[in-house]
Amino acid sequence: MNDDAVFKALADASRRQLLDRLYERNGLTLNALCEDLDMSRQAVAKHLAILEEANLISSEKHGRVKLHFINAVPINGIAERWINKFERRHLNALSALKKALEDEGGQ
Amino acid sequence: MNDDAVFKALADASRRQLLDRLYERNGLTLNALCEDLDMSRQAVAKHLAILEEANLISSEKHGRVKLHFINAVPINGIAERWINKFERRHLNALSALKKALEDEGGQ
DNA sequence: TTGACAGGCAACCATTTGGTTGCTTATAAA
DNA sequence: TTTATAAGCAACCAAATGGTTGCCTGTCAA
Repeated sequence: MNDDAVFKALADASRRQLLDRLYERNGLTLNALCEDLDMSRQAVAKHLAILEEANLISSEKHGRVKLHFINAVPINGIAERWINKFERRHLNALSALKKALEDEGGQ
Repeated sequence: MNDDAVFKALADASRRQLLDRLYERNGLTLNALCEDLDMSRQAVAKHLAILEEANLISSEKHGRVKLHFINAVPINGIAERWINKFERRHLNALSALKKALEDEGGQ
């Protein structure tokens, strides 16, 4: 729940791109994430480490491959605690609705 | 509307703190923003320049003082375009409600 | 009109960041 | 049991970042 790490992790376009890739297809390997990324594998690995440190992704090792999964919790946390602040007028109604949707929809 | 500039601007804790100060009291001068910030005036000025570059604040010069105003638009833009992506399940309902509230409440 | 005060400009500095290359380790397949 | 493949480790590098100090400019008030 370290806001600073999350903001710093999101500050880099390459890392946001990695998140995008994982968003559209979750559970990719390091090598898969490298494809057409115009960056060395090691550079990507570093970015992934930063994202994982910020808890924006998690990973599982299966044999010699490592799968990467996006984690929406910190990003939603920031949206909740920080960004929505700037639309306080709507916050109450919005979070009430969200809660209702979550309660109703499960997860 | 440059996402990258906004993310980069938000990546620094001092800058987020400055936005916090402007959020709780808008229209502060540079010197006012410096108070108990344990940083030189010039450092603060640089941060403000970065925030202004990212369109997160605007400023007006009145005589020899310069007033700084927070601008929620880019932050809401990011929340809309990027962050809500990670809660797509709710997006439709949420944005519909937002729109309704805005139409109803005026700006 | 002359201080005092708000802010701007520019040079400089240490550290962090984003990237590289080269080599090693571990697992899967021939 | 080799060999190829996925990933990790470490050293290194240039550029960006966050900060400093010193001095300049412009405006208000005594």
